Amino acid sequence: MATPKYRVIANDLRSKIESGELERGGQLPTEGVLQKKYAASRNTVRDAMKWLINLGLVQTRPGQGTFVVEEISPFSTALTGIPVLPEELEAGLGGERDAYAAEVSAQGRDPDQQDPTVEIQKAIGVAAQELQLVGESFVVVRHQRRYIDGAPYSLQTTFYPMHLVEEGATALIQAQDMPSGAVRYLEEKLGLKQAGWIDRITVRPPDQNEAEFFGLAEDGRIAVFETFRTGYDDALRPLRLTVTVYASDRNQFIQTVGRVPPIQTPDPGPSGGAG
Amino acid sequence: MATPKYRVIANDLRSKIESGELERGGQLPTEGVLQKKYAASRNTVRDAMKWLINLGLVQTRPGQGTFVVEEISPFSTALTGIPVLPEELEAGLGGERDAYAAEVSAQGRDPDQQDPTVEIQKAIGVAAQELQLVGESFVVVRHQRRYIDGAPYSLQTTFYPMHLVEEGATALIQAQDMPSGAVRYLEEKLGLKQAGWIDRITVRPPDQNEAEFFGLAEDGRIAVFETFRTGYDDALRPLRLTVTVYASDRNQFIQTVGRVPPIQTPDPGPSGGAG
DNA sequence: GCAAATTTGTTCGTATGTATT
DNA sequence: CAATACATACGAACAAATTTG
Repeated sequence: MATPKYRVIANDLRSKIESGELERGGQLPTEGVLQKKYAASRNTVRDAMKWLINLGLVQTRPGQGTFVVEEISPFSTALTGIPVLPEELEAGLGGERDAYAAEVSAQGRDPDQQDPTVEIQKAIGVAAQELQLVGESFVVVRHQRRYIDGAPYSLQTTFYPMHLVEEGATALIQAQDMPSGAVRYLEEKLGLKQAGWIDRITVRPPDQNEAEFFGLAEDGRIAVFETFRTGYDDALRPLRLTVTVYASDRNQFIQTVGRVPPIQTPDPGPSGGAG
Repeated sequence: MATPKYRVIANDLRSKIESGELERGGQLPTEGVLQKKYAASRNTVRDAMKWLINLGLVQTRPGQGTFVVEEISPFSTALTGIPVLPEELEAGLGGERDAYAAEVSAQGRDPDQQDPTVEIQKAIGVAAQELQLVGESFVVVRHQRRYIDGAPYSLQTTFYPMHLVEEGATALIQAQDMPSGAVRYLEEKLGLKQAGWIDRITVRPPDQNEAEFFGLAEDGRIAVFETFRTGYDDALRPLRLTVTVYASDRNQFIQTVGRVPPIQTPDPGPSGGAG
């Protein structure tokens, strides 16, 4: 058998979905109907369904049926202020707190975040690496859950070297929102200005916490964005590491360089094909 | 039954993988062994395996067995030159051709790309939208496949408004590499300087072409990054749209703002948890 | 509100095909 | 060639979720 039967069925349905013969949000024939149509057993039809589910083309609802997935209008997150000007850099831009609320509001949505949880941990993994901590070092870890219009938006974790607290930035270990942003606080308190930062964007499957928070299918089908932002002071010493996780099916990142027209919330649509 | 048996099996194996009891690259017990161990039928054991495959934790090799997946060291692609300085913007930076070769070489790897294929198409979808073309407009479409160390790296498609060709930029419709970059060519030929651009980064399942090119599993388990870069001239008119697709399991994006230390190829490692 | 019908989810058994050792 | 291990395919039964009557 050249191509397995379940793949033949899946490919046939796939082309009907992509051609529009089966509408977005529309229902597929039930398993029973497909069995007769393709002269296949129920298990084989179900294997075809699983394939389409993995491709992100359909979803099943027990007791109801199988449906073509609807398009999600993604939320746009700016990697940098729009646009990045030297004056802004001078001002020590790069705090996520203000940027978040401003950006969400600008897109006509309602930002919300809970009070952070704060822990002190031994520095390990990326935190130790990015903050250049060696030996027995400790970090202040601030977690925060963010919502937009009441729906989960991001999980953010920021790591600060513990020595910042010892040097006087004691608010870092208090489980309270920092309305003006931690970056600004560090500048006011310790005179540490964030001179720049490095962003790293990756994609990976969600862990169980993340799947639950974002309401993603537990099977890890939908990946999450993970961004790492390491901020540096004037002496190019790392100030903080912020790790933010977003669901990849409803978010996109925007960034501008130089002079550009005003940004309008974009509609993804068909790409026209890079293949 | 609270949790299905296949999920119980999968969760048990998952914890053994995440705890390190089962090593990276190591082999899992065969289906037959797992049947006896969990007192389950072969199909149920296989359902557990499918779950772990979807989570990206294991892979199966017919005739050999099931193995814990190995970590992939990601390649880093810079969204912007490092760092972005006003002088660079003045120079009309933003051509992908030079940036690609320079960046790959900088990471000690060998860049390679084939001659582009060139088509002329009616402007539809994102191309029409981003290039602000209305009615019956046409675009020059240049496809390019890029490789690093011989391995597939990216699929790039750039759309130029057809009127640029009519105004004299005839090299755009020739299926040849443009060593100095199309952006520079447009400046030399038509005096059109790219004053800035907007990047948009999204993630989605691969289509069949992409899965084949990147050697991804056909089941769409591994997503692809899709970046949209729209370049604008001095008058803020769109010059071009470049759509680039990368495999998400072996690539990450880096971007710097302000003053930062020299970038070293980062090792992702465990995040320390944003959950 | 309840019962029946419909639809997908889980589990077992079995047989045969294909890839690798 | 034989043994091993995963892949495909069929049939059957019961469970769980949802809609319908």
